[in-house]
Amino acid sequence: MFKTDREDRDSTKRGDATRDHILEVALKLFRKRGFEATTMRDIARSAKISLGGAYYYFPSKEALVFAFYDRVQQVHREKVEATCGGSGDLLERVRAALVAKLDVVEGDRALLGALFRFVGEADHPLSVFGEGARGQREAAIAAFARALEVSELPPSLRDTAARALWAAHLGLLLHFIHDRSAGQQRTRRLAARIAELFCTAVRLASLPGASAMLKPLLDALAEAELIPSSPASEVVSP
Amino acid sequence: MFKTDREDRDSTKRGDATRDHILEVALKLFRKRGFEATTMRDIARSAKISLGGAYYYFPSKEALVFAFYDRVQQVHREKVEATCGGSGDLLERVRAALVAKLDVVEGDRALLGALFRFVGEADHPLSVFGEGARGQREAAIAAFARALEVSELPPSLRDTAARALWAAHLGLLLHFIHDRSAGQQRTRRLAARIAELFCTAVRLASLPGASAMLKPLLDALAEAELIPSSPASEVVSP
DNA sequence: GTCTATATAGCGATAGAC
DNA sequence: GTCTATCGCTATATAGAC
Repeated sequence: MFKTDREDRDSTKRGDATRDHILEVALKLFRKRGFEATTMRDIARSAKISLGGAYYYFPSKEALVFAFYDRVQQVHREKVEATCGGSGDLLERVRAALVAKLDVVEGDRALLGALFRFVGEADHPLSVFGEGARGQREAAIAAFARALEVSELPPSLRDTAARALWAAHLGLLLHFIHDRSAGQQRTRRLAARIAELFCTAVRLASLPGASAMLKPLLDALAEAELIPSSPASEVVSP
Repeated sequence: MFKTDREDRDSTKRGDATRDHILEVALKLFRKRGFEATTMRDIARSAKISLGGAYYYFPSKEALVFAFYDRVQQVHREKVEATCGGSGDLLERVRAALVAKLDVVEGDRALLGALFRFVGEADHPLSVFGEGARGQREAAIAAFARALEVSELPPSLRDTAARALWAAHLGLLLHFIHDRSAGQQRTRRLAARIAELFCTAVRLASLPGASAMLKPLLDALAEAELIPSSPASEVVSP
């Protein structure tokens, strides 16, 4: 009993450590030589592990990037949590949430590209919009929902708003990747603008008087069912 | 002289025919088995050409998809031209332009995914946002600009508006790819909503009175310099 | 369960002969 | 312009050590 327990814990620990080690080494190589130029053989060699061993932990090269994004997500959530404790102002919180994401991935812009590789392939397990990435997606959305907790929006709209903000943040990341301005200042300014625009929309949506003008926007968001949290019930026709 | 000319013309014609034939065969295979599952060897075999021969005409598998999109673009432009002749109503024209794109790519949703494969890789020649795809990108934007010719926007804003509409249309295409509703009716309704939303924004932007509210939107668009038409002058810092 | 070692399939892409 | 031959790669499979 004791033995088994300890063995389990030890082996689990050892497994986790190896996994972490492979990820660490892979990220180092990705940063140094880029994602494309780094091969699984390079990673295995640098991590002093066999090729099969690397694939034992990460079924594909892109899976490493998604593991990296898990870390990004965690750090981002912590940053959002910190700023949300400090401010009750919606604009400030939204802006901080967006900028925080940029801060976290700064220096890994080349890696981000791999995150979007399967964005257009509906059934791929690593598609940002797909079923396989639901967990990560919902976690990322939840971070933005946290920032929206001080908004006057009704709960139903709040969820939609968080998803819209998440979608906008994807666009922001794409802009970040392609941004060649010094320090990506352009994207940072854009983040501030998006936050302002978003808050304007939220304010208008809260005011029943001006809601007529916002109707198309709300309809569009409802129509899109922006990345529904539960699997779609409808299926493609036979 | 005559001989050379004729030889040139013949070989060019033959070359074009071969190219067309390869593309035709490739699209047929892509539609039947999907982009991923279809190999360049399959394509070469089906087209009765060697593997190297296929690569002589198309430097990569994705290049075939971009050649396909060239056709899409051309048909789309014609459709937009046709509806623009018929209607002077902005909303109608924008809606028609968006829906026309969906109509053109309907049935090739699986192919569209490959179009987004390098969306996150800044320097890749086949990135939708990159330098290599500028020609195709500008052509696609021009089609939307055509629909906006009846708007009351000042010329500077009109270009920005066309680019914004193009960007929105990219999102629409992504939604289209992932849309599992019957006949992708959801995406079609979304297209209508986007058109309404867009026209509302245009109307507000034209009214100097309400422009204060639209300020963040305009600033955001200017800030993004949504896919500038000329190469960026700024370069990454050393 | 963790990991090595090795072999293999099949792929995208390229080089160089013709 | 077309071919054959080949490269290096991702990914899988297998058999076994610990």
